Amino acid sequence: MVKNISNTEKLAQDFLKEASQLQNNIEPVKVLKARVYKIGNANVLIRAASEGNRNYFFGINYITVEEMANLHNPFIAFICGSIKRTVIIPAVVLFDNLNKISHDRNGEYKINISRDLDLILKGRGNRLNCGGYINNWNSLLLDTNNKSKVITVEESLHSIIQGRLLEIGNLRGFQTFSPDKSKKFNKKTLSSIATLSTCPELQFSDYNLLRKIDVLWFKEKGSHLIPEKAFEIEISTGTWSGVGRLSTLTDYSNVKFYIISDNRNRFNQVIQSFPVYKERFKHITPIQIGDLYSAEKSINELRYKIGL
DNA sequence: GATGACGATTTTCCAAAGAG
DNA sequence: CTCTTTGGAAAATCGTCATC
Repeated sequence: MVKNISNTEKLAQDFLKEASQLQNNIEPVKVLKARVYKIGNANVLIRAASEGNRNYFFGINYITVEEMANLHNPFIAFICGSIKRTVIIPAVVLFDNLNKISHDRNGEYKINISRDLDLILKGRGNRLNCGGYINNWNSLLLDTNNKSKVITVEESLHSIIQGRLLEIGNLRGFQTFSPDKSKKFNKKTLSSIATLSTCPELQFSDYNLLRKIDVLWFKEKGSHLIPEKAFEIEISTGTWSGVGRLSTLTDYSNVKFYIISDNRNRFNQVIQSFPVYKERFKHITPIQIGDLYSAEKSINELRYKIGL
């Protein structure tokens, strides 16, 4: 049986072959849904468009671009018909130009690259000059973020989910808190996204545990802050140390505990050790958080646009 | 066999050029 | 000057493949 390989899939394979000439440390990034590879210290999303008598077209979701832009040393490789015509653009550059690119109501951005390999932006004749990014293979080898410690995709995804949960909470009118103040999401620190700079002390919970919970939502009641939702994020390789922290909120019976994890089996396993509170835990996947974040943001935008 | 990611095509929109 | 044509850009919709 010969497996039928699509043209674009073949181009993506060509890309990996070419990349392996440069750098033999290549592996797929599994925790993300998109086709992302770790090439040396760079994280690269590979997309391909087949040759035709027109612009090169790529559909790409907002969530995907945002996730890429928040990784360590991220790039997006747009293969335009041939491996010799590849635009290797820093993900952050694309992310910063997203507001000049149209999208559908599902948040899917329409990436058009012209025949002379410039990124087409909104407005007549408006282009982002990509001359410097064409076949820019060497940029994958340079670690622009020249710090000794490399942030893993898992760590980045943890911060991304924290940032998204904080923003969703803010949009819904909650007071929000996260202990990881210096971590970043979309270039902003988590502490600047959260509305609370210090974790409120609660009468019936252990403050040392409470203030370490990944994300907390509170409701204002008079001068008091009432806990509403508590989130712990456990990406595959994590140690699941956070789950126990949530039980410090046991006495607040209205608070629901959410575990964001891509491993439902592990969740079921771990949760067995908390038989009494089992029904207070809910499992949510990182992809669901992305969908929710995207939807809440777009309805907020729509409300603003319509003025209702 | 339902769903979502990835690509591609079709339709709509709009402003500049052309005709009268 | 006004109405029509037209080509390219933007928006909307469609198709397919992999995955669960």
